[in-house]
Amino acid sequence: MNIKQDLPWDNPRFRNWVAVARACHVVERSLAVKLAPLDLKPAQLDVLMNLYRHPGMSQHDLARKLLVGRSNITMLLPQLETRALLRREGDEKDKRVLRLTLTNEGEALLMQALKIHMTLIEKAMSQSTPEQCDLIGEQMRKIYEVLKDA
Amino acid sequence: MNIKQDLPWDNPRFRNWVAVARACHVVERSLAVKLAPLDLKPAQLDVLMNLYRHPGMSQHDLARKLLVGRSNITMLLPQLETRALLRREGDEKDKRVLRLTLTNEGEALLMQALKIHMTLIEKAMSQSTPEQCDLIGEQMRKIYEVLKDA
DNA sequence: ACTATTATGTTCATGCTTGAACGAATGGAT
DNA sequence: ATCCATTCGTTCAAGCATGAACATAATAGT
Repeated sequence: MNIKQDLPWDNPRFRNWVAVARACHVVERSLAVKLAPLDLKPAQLDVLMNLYRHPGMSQHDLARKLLVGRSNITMLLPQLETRALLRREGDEKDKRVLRLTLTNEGEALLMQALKIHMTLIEKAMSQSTPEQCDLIGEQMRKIYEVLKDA
Repeated sequence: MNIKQDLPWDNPRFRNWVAVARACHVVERSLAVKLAPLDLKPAQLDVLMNLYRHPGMSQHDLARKLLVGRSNITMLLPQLETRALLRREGDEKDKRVLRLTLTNEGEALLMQALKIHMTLIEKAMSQSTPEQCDLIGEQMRKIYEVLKDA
């Protein structure tokens, strides 16, 4: 079984995955550019989005949602906190955890950023019919489930 | 037009794109873990793959293929060159460009890495039928085309 | 031939992400 | 009650990627 007999670039699954990765790359890059006027990075937007949907989250939960390490959150939050976009308040019951909530300013900035983000995603995903789009999402969720702890 | 009336997480396109991004994230992470025994990073594997397919590439061409900056290539190559995985030779015609080629060692390591990479991608993409897989690739290539210079 | 513009690769400072090591707080076992 | 293990957040050093500024080489215009 010589791998050269079945090189990856001849394999449809491989070629198609490469396309997925490249699409992700350009979307991420484009988002960063379009978010720059708000002085917001994609990672920071992810934080705001999650806090909007789950007010009172702990940093640990936030890290798991974003698929990053806890230390990353620690480094990320002060920038947003000093800009008064979110609050960090110690939990009364468990003095280890910090509860995170958006401020009004944070929510307002989030809404601006979401318009930008939505416009970009619309541009990308409107290439597909709703049925195709749902199929893509479904398959990607399967991939995530299969690999999330691998 | 209040954005709150149509928040992203209620939008199928948005939710499905988030699934794509998360799938990319876990695949990339899993690949990094599985390549660690070869002392190879995903970015380095990308370099080897491209040099295998396009021997004699310049650093500029390589950067464009990988969607990264030229300086990134400059920082990336010495690690691989000192490991004797590739050669950098000045072009005779144009003394600015450096031509890149894999060594036999580089090719051998690439083959090992490709086995690992292929196994991972198979695991991910075998969640879909060949037709679904091709559809995904096709849509993702459209996205890339639409956004590549945006 | 001479100048201006463009192209290639490098250097450097910056910022992001990670993982290991740590301190503090909690909970469970005996 | 007292350990022991676990959890949460922080700190720190290391590795990467980026973009601006630079040096050198090639090319185009005159």
